[in-house]
Parts: sequence; C-alpha cells; structure tokens
Amino acid sequence: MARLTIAAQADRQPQSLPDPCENCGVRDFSACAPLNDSELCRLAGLMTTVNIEPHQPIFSEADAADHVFTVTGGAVKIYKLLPDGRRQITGFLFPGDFLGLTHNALYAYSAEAMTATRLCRFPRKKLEALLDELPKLEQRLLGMASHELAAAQDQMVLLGRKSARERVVSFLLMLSGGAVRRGQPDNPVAVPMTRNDIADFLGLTVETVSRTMTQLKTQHLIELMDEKQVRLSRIEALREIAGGF
Amino acid sequence: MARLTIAAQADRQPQSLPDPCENCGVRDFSACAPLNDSELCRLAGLMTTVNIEPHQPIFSEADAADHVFTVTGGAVKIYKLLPDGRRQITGFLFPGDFLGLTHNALYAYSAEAMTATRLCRFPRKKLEALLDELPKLEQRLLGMASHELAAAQDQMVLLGRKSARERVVSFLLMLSGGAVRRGQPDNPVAVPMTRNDIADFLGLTVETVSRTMTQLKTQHLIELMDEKQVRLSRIEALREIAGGF
DNA sequence: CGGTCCTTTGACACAGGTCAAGTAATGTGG
DNA sequence: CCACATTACTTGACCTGTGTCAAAGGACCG
Repeated sequence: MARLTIAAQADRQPQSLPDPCENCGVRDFSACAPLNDSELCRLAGLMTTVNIEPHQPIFSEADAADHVFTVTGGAVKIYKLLPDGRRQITGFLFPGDFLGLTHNALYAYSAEAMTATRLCRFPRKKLEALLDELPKLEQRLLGMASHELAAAQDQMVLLGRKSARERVVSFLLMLSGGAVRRGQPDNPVAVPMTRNDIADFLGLTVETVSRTMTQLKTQHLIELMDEKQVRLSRIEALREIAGGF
Repeated sequence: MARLTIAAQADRQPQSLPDPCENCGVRDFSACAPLNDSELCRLAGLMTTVNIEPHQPIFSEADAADHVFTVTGGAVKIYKLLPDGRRQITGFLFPGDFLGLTHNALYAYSAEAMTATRLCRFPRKKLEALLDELPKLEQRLLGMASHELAAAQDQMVLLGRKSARERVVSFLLMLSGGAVRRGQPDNPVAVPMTRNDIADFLGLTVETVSRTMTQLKTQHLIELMDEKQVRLSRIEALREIAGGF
C-alpha cells in the first residue's frame, strides 16, 4: 500500500553532513546528539522513505513492532481502542516526531496518517543493534522518550482535571506551540484534524468540542477563519483559561 | 526536611558484586542490562540511601532536578497541580521504580512519600556523565522510559474514556498486577493510598471513589477487608468490567 | 447531482460533582 | 490514659456539565 522509496545515500559526500537526507529526520539526530560522519552514514544506510496516503493505517496496536519511524512530512495520529470501540487518541505527530518506539515485540498503539504523510522507516532490529555502537543515538532516544513522558503527564492533567473549555483552549495553545517549534507561524493555527479526532484526544464528544469552539468564538477569544484554521485572538486570556500550559 | 543517611559505600568489595547494596535499585540495573563489576562499583560510588518520613515531599515541580532516585522501599506518589489547586496524580511508585528522570533542568512534577520510604539517590550530573561510558545503563533507562510511556498511554485511555466504575476496577487490577510483579500476593490487594489520592489518580472525586467501592462490595465483586486491604472476589468479572487491562 | 461525511445546533438525560452531615480512626497534649 | 482535635471515609440530597439523540446545513466527491 505504501509506496517505498530508497533515499539517496550520503556515503559519497561526508563533508555535506550534517544534512545527509534533506527531508529526513536523521538530521534531527545530529542536531541533538552530534554523530560523526560515519555514524550518520550508517544510520542513513538503514533508512527507507515511506509515503502514506491520508487515512491509511501505518500500523495497528498489537502488530509486530518491526520498524520505528520518524515523521518527515504530514500529520499522524496515534490511538488506543477499548474492546467496545471507544477510542482515545494519545498523540498527534508532526515532522520531527518519532513513532513506534517500544521495548516490547508489539506496538502498544495504532498509528494512522491524517494527511498525506512521509516517514523515515528503520528496521527495529538493525537500529537496536546500532544502538550498542552509537551511544549518542541512544541518548537522543532517551531524551525524546523523557520529553514524550512529560507531555503524557500534561495530558493526564488535562484529561483528569480540566473542564471541556480548558481542554479545548489547552489544545489550541498546544497546536500553536508545536507549530512554533517547527518554525511555522503560531497564530492562525492550522488544525489538520477532524472534530472527532479532537474529541477523542481531549476525552470529550464531537458535540462538546463543537459547542465549545463556537462559545470561544462568540466570546471573541478565537476566530474560526476556515474550518481547519483558527486565529487565537486573545492569547493571554486563552493562556489564563488553559490553566498553565 | 528529609532525613538523609549516607549509605555504606561498596567500593571496598568489588568481588561482592553483583549486589553492591542489598536494598538498593542498583541491583535492578544489573538484572536487566548486565554491568560488569567495575561498572557497578562506579554506580554504587555515586549512590546515597535516603529515608523519607510518610507525607514528606521528596521534591516539587519546578525544583532544580539535581538528583534521580530509585525507590527501594515504601510507596511514593507523583503529581502535578493546576494553579487553582486541582491535582492530578500521575503515578504511584513502589520498590524498583525509577523517579525523577527528566532531560530538563527542572522536575516536571512533585513527588511525595505516602509511607515511610527508602530511596537510592544519584547526583544527576554525575550519573549523566557516567551514561557516556555505560551504554548498558542508558539502555536500561530507555527501556524504563518506554515502559512508563506505555503505562501513561493506558492511563490516558482510563482518564479520557472510562466510566468511574471502570476506572476504579482498572485501578484495583493495576495494583494487583503491580504487587505480583514485585513478588507479593496478588489477591488481598494492599491499597496504601487514601481515597483522596485514588480520586486524584483516577480523575474522580473522593465521594465517587467511595460510592463506587461500596457498590462493588454490594455486588460481591470485591470485599473491603480492612480499609487498606481489598479482596478481589471475582477477578474475571472485574477484568471484564475494566475493559482490557 | 445524489450520497457521504463533517460540523453545528437544539432538546433532554444522566453520571458524576458539590454540598452537607455523620461516623470512625488517628493523633496530641495534658 | 483520657479529652479533644484532626483527618479519613461514607452516605444522602441535590445540581450541573457533559453526554446522548436527533436533525439539518454545508463541503466534498464520484
């Protein structure tokens, strides 16, 4: 289903590093835990670029966890299902984010492309073997895992203790902050996910998300420019409402 | 505030390894990512044993993250507060659990002893320096972080999508499972935390937790032996209710 | 141009929160 | 060892925020 493209190898031009694959997350590794040229080359050698159509699954919970990925384009949602079909989206991933890390043999959650998505794929076994030789890479992974853990704890506060209004506002600010980190404009925030996805991320229903958004709009706190584009009109007031994020 | 005790150092007896501190988590490192004797000695050299009284703070959110810990005795809760005082407990820690890992300069949450607690404390700077030389240790940390991340995702499902009844039952099964992992009896489950703590962990109120427990008791699904001791009378029925944990 | 999906809006229901009271367990100073 | 205060837990009555159900408009698509 996914079209596979073998990325250009960087072996020939070690001096062109640190940028072995201009649309690939490998660059991110080098940014945070500098690897030398030959180390980067070895990583690049494992890598395959994968393109995924919108709404296509990337992997499902309990699948064999044979690969790990970095998102290099598009947007991905990860989620878990209860037996009766209730869904909790545990994260939205954007370029630069890591996907599929687990120390079990199976994925702990499902992942699906929300928009046309490009991934860098690494065979997990081979990457793990490399870890023994590239401690810098492992440090980078540990840093990312700690970061995700902190984000997960923030999300627990949101889900366990915030009102619908606070959740929606926190979410919009979260999107805005993420956009900034990726060097994109922070204010008219792009909202690539459906109301349903937002609801399943925030532990609410579609109706409540919709009502809350129109309420915020009515109060001139936000402006719904387009359905997938929100202007945060009074950021400070919004931060106040969100309760500390 | 916390009473500190300098533990006996293991430097003198490298041949007594792998058990440099018989009541300390260092042993755990060796179990999962074998370190050789000199590596263990270096770890043990960093370590200090700390005893904490019940209800005493270990560290607070936004404190300088100068140490990391392993819990070697007792029980710890970690939590985050909203500005207005609402609290979300993000985890209960027991012997063998790791505490205080962050890749920021500040702790991301507060930690408090629930019972008399013993910790192994490591200066973070020195431990991080050691990581460069002990990749096995870092692998171990990465494994723990992944595991915690998976647990955090389960908790998001609980907080975002489960009913009060499902949450309480999931919680009891969680406690039971944790006890088994620590080699303790699984069935009359020890519940060392207060109803208030349970509520703040499950995103509920004390009253709802209390009512739900008595409801479960009335339906002969559990038995409240003592206030801090619960017998799971019909485990299979409970698993059904919990919805897949 | 008819169907499907997404979003919004309204009317109503109910799970769980709030407020209040009472009881039991625990600690504390005299 | 005993008043007394404090904290933890339970239970009841009531309330409200959010869920449920229903419907309708709009956007997109084959």
